[in-house]
Amino acid sequence: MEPIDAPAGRQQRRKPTIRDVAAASGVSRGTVSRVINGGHWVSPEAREKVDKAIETTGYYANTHARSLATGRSDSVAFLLTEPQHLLFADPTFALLLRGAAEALAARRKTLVLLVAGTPEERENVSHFVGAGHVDGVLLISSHEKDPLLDSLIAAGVPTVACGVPLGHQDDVITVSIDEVGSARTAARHLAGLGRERIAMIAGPEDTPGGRFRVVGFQEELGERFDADRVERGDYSHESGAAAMAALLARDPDIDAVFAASDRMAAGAIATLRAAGRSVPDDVAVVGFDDSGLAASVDPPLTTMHQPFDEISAEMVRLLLDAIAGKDPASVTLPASLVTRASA
Amino acid sequence: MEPIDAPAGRQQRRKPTIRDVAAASGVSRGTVSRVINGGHWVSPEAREKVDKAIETTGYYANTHARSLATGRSDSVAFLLTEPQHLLFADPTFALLLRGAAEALAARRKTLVLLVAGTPEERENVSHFVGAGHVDGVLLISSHEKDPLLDSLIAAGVPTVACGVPLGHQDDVITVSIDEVGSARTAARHLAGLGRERIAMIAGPEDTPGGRFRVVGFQEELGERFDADRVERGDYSHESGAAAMAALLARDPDIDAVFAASDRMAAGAIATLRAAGRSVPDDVAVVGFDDSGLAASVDPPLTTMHQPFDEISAEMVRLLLDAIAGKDPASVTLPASLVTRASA
DNA sequence: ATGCGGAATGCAAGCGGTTACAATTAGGTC
DNA sequence: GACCTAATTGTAACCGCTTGCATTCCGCAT
Repeated sequence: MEPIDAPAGRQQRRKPTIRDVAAASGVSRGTVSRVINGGHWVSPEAREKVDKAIETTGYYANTHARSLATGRSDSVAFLLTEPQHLLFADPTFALLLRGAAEALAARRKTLVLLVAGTPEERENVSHFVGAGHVDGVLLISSHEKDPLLDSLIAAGVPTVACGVPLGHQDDVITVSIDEVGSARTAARHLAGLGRERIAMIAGPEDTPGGRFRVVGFQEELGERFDADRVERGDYSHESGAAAMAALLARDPDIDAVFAASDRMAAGAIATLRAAGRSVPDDVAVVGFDDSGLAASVDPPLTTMHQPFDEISAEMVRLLLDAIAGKDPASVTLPASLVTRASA
Repeated sequence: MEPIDAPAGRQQRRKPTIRDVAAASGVSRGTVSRVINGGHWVSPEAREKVDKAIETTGYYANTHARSLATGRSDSVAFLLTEPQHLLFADPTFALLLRGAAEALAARRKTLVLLVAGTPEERENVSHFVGAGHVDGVLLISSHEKDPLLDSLIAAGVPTVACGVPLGHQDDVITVSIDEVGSARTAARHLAGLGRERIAMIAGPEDTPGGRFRVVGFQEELGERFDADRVERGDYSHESGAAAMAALLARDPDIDAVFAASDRMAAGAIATLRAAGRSVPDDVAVVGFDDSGLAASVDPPLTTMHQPFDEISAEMVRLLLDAIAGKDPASVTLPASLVTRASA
């Protein structure tokens, strides 16, 4: 029972292989393969015949076979190492993912989503990546000293991280924004508005954003910096609200706040409103990220714009370079102030 | 120059293959393969020897080779068919993605992210999926008559859609919530609060959510339903704000609004606040989705909770069943009201 | 003893490509 | 016309794993 001509509908005819194309164009499989892979060392006539045969047969290369033969997979992992709920609640993650998906699709690479939250997942991911099922990894994690990162490095898997994982400054390629500089910009903006008692809601100390934005903030404020006016959150709305409450309790006369994420800024605004302060009149607020959230908060947030599209595009570019054997240098991108109503 | 014992560091030793395991355990490759795939038809002693050899060699199966031999890929596509900016701005997408990633990882399947926004991307995706590079597709798209869906169906690729794509009720497996019922629940809640002039901000007419939630809303309100108090948005914040403004212009005395997404509800609240109405005192607002946003809006949203975890888990379950050749039936899940401060 | 059925295992033919190498051909050069 | 080079193409050996089939080895009923 030849399935080739099975009654229509049920079993679709066997997919055309490189043999079929070779037969249809009267050349050998080797030549077809050469045409597919750039057409070098192939005569124009042969190339044309093959192209036509590919067209008529509807041939499409089998990636598994190709991967088996070449050792490449033409796919890249987008690896999340935070507990899932944290990352997926963060709008910036979607932005990064979108950019990466776009950039990879343009280069005809496949994006495999990997989540390494639980220890078990980490173990599986480590195996999966170590086994070479992907050519490289886009690492989305900013926390300090990630053992998973260590294992990736040890396994020699090309990796590009987003943000500079603390403790890995030198042994991994990274794409990050100028944390210190952008924090300075935010602080300068607030100071330029004539605000005197400027507070900050920072991120976790074990993340680069949490650490270096405080540094920039302090640098810019100089003498006027007051460590009592710095609280830390975990980038979430609730933590921003809580931090703002703590700040207010300590100094009711605060007239400006720089939050290290838009979500914390939104939380802070909620607390301020509840405390009877108006934004931006009583207290000016600057956020960070310029995620989708920023424009829809009331009042719309003045915030530091992170160029997520560029970040992800750069990550992809560097990763593909690394996979190709080049040794690309890390990249730092600037963030820019977007002025809306909150400050 | 045997690379096997290359100087440490540079070239990591060749990965162990099934041959190495076979050699190490003194059985044939076939037997090793059988052990790996469930261990049927293998004696306990052989199995033990093989297991031990796998352990000591650090063997890990090559998925490409396996896929080539079996014709399966053990991977599934998470396919987005909306223009990217829409989907990635939507917090519900991240929730769905998270659930799918989790459920798939638990079944040891790989999640491949595919975006089919532009015509070119659609073409590529169609090829990619049609070529059998994934075993099935989780389709995230609710718009009417998607030609991509047609091509998937035509190609015979197992597909599970989220929501009931209009015009495809019968030819594709779906997981959806009870749109009509949940809209009724929302409307009933508002009516139960004693509100009399209840408006609705609906979604696009070519999405099931956009169509059937209005149906439920109307059914529940019965006589009191007034078509003039229905506006449509596209689920975004801005569209919600605009719709609310239109509604208010038409009837300033509206005392309740049911929005078909949390984002539109948040937009509506912004408009209401700007118009001097208080929420929920002057106008009660009910949203839809219970996305992360809901709790952080001011006031926190009363909303219809979509069980995203269940939805994605069911999608995965049905898809894997379909891939396994079963013929699973579509599923409809209930949404439940979550009461917070806005209504 | 002989024959039989089933469990366990080995054997080897693919799966669909890539690519090193050999073979063939054409174009010059002396 | 012999000889060399370079361009093109064919050949076939893998890549690592699965699986149908043949084979071997049992225990046990005839």
